[in-house]
Amino acid sequence: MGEQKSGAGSGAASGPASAPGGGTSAPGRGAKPASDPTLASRLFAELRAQIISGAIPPRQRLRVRQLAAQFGTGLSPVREALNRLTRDDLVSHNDQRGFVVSAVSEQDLADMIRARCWLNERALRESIALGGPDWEERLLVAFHRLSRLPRWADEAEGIANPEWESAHRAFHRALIEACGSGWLIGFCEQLFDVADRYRHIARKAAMARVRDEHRQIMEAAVARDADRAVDLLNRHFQRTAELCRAELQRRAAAVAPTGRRARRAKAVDPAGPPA
Amino acid sequence: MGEQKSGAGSGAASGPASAPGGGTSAPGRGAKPASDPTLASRLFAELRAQIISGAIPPRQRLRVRQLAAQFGTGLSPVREALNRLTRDDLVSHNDQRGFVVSAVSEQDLADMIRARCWLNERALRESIALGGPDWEERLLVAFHRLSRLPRWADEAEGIANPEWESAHRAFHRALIEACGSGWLIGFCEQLFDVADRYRHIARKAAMARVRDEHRQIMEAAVARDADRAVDLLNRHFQRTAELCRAELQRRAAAVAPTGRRARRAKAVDPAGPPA
DNA sequence: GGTCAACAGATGATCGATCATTTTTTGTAT
DNA sequence: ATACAAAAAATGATCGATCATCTGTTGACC
Repeated sequence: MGEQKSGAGSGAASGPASAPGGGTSAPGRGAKPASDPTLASRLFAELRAQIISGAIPPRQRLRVRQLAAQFGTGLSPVREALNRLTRDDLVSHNDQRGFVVSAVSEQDLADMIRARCWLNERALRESIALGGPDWEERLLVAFHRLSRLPRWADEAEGIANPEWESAHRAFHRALIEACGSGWLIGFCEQLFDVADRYRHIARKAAMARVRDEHRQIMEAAVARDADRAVDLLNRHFQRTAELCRAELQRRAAAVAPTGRRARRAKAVDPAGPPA
Repeated sequence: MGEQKSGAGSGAASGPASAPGGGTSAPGRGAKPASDPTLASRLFAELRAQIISGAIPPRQRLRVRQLAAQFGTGLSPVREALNRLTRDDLVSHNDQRGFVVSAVSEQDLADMIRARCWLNERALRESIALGGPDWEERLLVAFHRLSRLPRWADEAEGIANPEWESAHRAFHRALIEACGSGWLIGFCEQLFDVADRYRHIARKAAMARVRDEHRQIMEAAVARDADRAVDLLNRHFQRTAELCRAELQRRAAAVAPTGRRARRAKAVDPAGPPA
């Protein structure tokens, strides 16, 4: 006896797929009959991807009827998918009050990152202690696959590259895979997903902020309000500089330790970019 | 902002409740209108309790129609409850193949216990480091409540005392509550539930084994098969003795360390009774 | 003006029927 | 007897209708 853990499936998000019309277009390859999974499972995967990617923002109410209409299905599969999503704390549910995309907060972020550090530390130490040559190889492969993929599908638009996301997950998993504890791995992956969501949301917010700044500057300029326009532009440059400064500090910190031994694991600043 | 974690509710299992007729019998106390929770939530709680207590054994298939009939409800609430149960890994699900109570295995037990030790260690250390006087007090209270409750509702029959179970959970939670990480606490509680299930299952199996041994001895005696009867009886005594021996060793070990310092946390034998 | 209550619309929860797939049974040929 | 295949039964998945509850609005009253 032994099989357990249906293993949340995770991995590759399907395409947009929102339009019900879909069907027979693009017969390109053999196009296996597909649709293996049940309708509820597809909805689950789709919603999960959208929530993690930030396409559906935190606090967003998930109305069953609306989603059913949007995906062109009945109510049951939606409800089922929603229920499954609560498993990973991506969605929360209140009796008689429906489903909501879980909120994010600075507090929760700090908590989550701390837990993530703890669990991954344990898992990584065990992995290093127990992992054999095969584990090393898998890790190298995972790293290689990750490093040759472009980070963004569209850098300017901040559209993530799904393949990179997938490889990123695979890399982190490969790190801890030899720890020998399915439970621990499961927890780590759950935290990975949540961290991923924060990452995407932050990115999204940053992009939106930049766009908004551009708009404000433009408006002030068109309105011939020189003072305001200049002020906004200056702030805009400042903010950009701050981002660069943070990055430079990071690089400097990476170079400096040449003198001393670079050991000393110590707790890393949890405020840093989750990666 | 901050509310998250719908918080699995856990706690007190309602009565058998299988009969739909139920209703107005035993108006004993005020009998508040109750039924606060949604139907699905009640099924969830009931099934969860039954699975953890071992009333529904591992590998048991959970057929939607059957459960619906048993509880006198429609299919939807059952399905919903089942889906929510997969959250805690108490139930697993395969597309088109329905729900099953998660299997148990020696391997999974070892894995789970190890993870449980790791996570609780971290949580406990943090709790001790961060917990204030209020935490201490709550812990003392939790311990006191637990220690004055009878372990069994019926020792001979091995029927657990629900209040004890509840206080037990509360005690373990109180221990780590001050660790400041909701995520970590959540994981620990999930593992608590799974460990609880193992505990109950083991107890149940032990009781069944004893009963079976009695029956076999009786049958051999009635059949006038002296050799077999005596052999069975001897083994029976041996087994009982082994249980006592294990207990005595535990007590001896607890007394011995008077000489040396009793520090040295070290890894505890995971095979011991999870408590 | 503000507060509360009745109302209406929206939304969640539940039901029973129906479709699709899996599992079991039954029958037949080797 | 065994193995395979078709048919039957069981079971999971999905649907749309319906009931219950919640939310926001309107309007009377203080």
